[in-house]
Amino acid sequence: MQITSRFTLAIHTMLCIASFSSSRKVTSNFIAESTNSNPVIIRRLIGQLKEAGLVEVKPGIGGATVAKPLDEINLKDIFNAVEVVNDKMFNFHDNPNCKCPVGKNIHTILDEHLNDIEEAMNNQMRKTNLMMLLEETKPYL
Amino acid sequence: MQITSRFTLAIHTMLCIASFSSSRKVTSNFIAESTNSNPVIIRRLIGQLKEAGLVEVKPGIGGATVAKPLDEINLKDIFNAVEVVNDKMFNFHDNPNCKCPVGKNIHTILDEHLNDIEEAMNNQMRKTNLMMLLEETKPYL
DNA sequence: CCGGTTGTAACGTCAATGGTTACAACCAAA
DNA sequence: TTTGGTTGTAACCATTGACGTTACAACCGG
Repeated sequence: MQITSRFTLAIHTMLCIASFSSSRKVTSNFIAESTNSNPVIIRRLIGQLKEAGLVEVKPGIGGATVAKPLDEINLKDIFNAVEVVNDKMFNFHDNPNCKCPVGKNIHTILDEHLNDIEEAMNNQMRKTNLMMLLEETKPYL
Repeated sequence: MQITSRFTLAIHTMLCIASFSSSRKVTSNFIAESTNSNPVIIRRLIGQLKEAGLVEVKPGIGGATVAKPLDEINLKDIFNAVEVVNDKMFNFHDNPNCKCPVGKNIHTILDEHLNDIEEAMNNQMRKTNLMMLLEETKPYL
């Protein structure tokens, strides 16, 4: 099991926009070069980030900017924007046998525990925001 | 992003073995029926659980049993056994541009935070063991 | 009007998952 | 010793999703 590279790619993208949008026009091409990716990939990604209200894009002229204060954008926001978690993160096998006492109740019993796991992950994600990451980048600039 | 159904399938399998192995022979066929899956899928799964030291299987005669006290097997143990997490859970995009200050340091900066997220998830998984799950099943038996 | 950019559709490739059939190896019981 | 039920695996196949690429209409400032 692996979580898509789209997540780290999106964080990287947000950091690029946050770092450079004040001094230059940040285009999908520019970000694609920094991330060693493809302009179209980045545009699709930015499309998702835009829809989540995290960035703003100028069509035509080009260039993206961050749409919120950096300390109000955390990793969970980015995760939500770009990773499609279809309802729940944990997948269930379909139609367990109702005649088996375990199969009959597995869903009821596990759901709570799986939610707890998901929630633990979410809480930890919320603890890191873009402001913090940018601060950590500064020593290297 | 979804975590494979193999995880919940493995938990279901472990619960079946724990519940029934004292009263009947628990074969891959039996579990496949309870989980609405396929005997071969179950055998491969049990192979992984066996390798992790969680179950024992009698070849030839057939039937699986739990290899450890139930309160010493937690969800993280099962997760480790069946979900192949290739090094880290979070995938990085390859070769970010070294000439970009963000691209150059993204890995260093993010790694710690991503590890924290993974660890939060792992810790929560360790809090639930098979004994607890089995207790929760009992009211329904 | 032109050049650079975004948004998106339409493909292609690749890997992983889940499923299935088939069969050798194994072992207990008849 | 044979038989029957079982495990362990190999060999496929179908489906899905991620990622990449080309192509092109729509957009907008100079």
